[in-house]
Amino acid sequence: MIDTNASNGFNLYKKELMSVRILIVDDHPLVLEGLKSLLADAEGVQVVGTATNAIEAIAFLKNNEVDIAFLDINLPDISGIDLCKKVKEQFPEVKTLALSTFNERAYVSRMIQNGASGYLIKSSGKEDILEAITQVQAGGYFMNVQFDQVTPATAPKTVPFLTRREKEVLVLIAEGLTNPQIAEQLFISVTTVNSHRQNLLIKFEVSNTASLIKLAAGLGLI
Amino acid sequence: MIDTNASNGFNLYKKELMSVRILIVDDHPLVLEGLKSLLADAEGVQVVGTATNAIEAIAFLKNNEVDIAFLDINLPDISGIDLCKKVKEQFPEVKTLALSTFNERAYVSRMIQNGASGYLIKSSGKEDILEAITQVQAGGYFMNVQFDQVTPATAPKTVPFLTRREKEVLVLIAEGLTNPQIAEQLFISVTTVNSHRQNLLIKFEVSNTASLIKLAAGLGLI
DNA sequence: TGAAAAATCATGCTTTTATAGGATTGATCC
DNA sequence: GGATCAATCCTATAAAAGCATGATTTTTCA
Repeated sequence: MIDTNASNGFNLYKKELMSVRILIVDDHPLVLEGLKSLLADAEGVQVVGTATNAIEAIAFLKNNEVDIAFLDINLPDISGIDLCKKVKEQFPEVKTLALSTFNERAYVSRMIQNGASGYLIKSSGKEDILEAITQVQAGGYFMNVQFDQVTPATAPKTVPFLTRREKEVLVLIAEGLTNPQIAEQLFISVTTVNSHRQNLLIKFEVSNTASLIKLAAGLGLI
Repeated sequence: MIDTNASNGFNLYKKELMSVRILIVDDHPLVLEGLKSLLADAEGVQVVGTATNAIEAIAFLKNNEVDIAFLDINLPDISGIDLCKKVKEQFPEVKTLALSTFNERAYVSRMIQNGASGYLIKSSGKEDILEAITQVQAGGYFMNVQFDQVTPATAPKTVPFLTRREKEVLVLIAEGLTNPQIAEQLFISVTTVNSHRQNLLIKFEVSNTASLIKLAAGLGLI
């Protein structure tokens, strides 16, 4: 359900002129509530809407003016990473700020690659969040990740870019299908499946299925 | 049952007599803030403390009286599942309520097994949360999971009980080691490693490594 | 419209897993 | 003190995955 404080092209609430209009996209009401609560008493900041999935988020952006969209990395329908890309394509003037549980280099680079202006881990404090808004609104970038909890040795430097087919194969592998079964499912030959599989191993910089699935699971790809 | 509202002879904070004293353990300030905010205006409920990891949580419980502890499943140091067990061992009078992002049968049964009185998914609304507190404080159980997003066909009914050796092998498999490499690492024969591996497949009710790792990753085992 | 990327398929070989069917030694628990 | 379970080891075979080295055909897009 979309929470519309502002809707239909014009803004009903002009209590704070010049305030930064913020849309929060997260499927956890607690996080929504927490952010709203933290931003409620902040000067020059106004949460104009919230959404719990990508569809709602896009719908809201179509009908409302938003300066900064906070995007959760893990959403029920599509990943925040993909949503970020969509948002920047359809609403290039909207700045995006990634919200994530994880402090991982891989996520960050991928989000930035997709046009995000910043990256906030959910364990950020109020100061960080306000600082991020200020920076981003001013056209800058913000990220407070430290990468202290070093990414495991098996982790790739970035989230590999996967093709449509590779994603499909990856999902089917994770579901426990063997190459012959995947081939049957996708109406392609076993050797083709195997090619995609090898490409996945190369892109993830691993040497077997176990590592592949572990990484992909950790990245929320499956 | 200990009457915790009247213990120690006197109560330092009598602002709200009979109020349920709550400790929230979650490593995300946003979630903490969200919950506090949601509970702030609720009658008969008082958030007496928050902790962002298991150590802090245990320390707080040693020095304070708490009726219900909200435990996040994913904590930085140990898993909420293990923390739940510890809490029930050391402070049996404290009721625990699991907080999780996931709507998974496996987590629930594991938490209940470890003494939790309830299970709340983070996408719960205010009503659910208050209802949970009421139920649990009255000595009952609460859980609002629906398992609607049906657990994948490959999911086991419960988190399988793994032996020490099986856990070790599982972790090494996930790290990408092959049977010969694991054997070398653990100073046992390849056939033994293979036995443990087969037992893992049987316990998780899967037929290959990919499914195994996906499940184990989803359950936070690796 | 041409280059680049993706998807398709192939052969041959090696290594690893999966599956089946065992057996033996300790430890733990009623 | 017998039962149970964990951990160890074994043989043997089939299936699958991993690795190398290709090639052809679509698609995409600048």
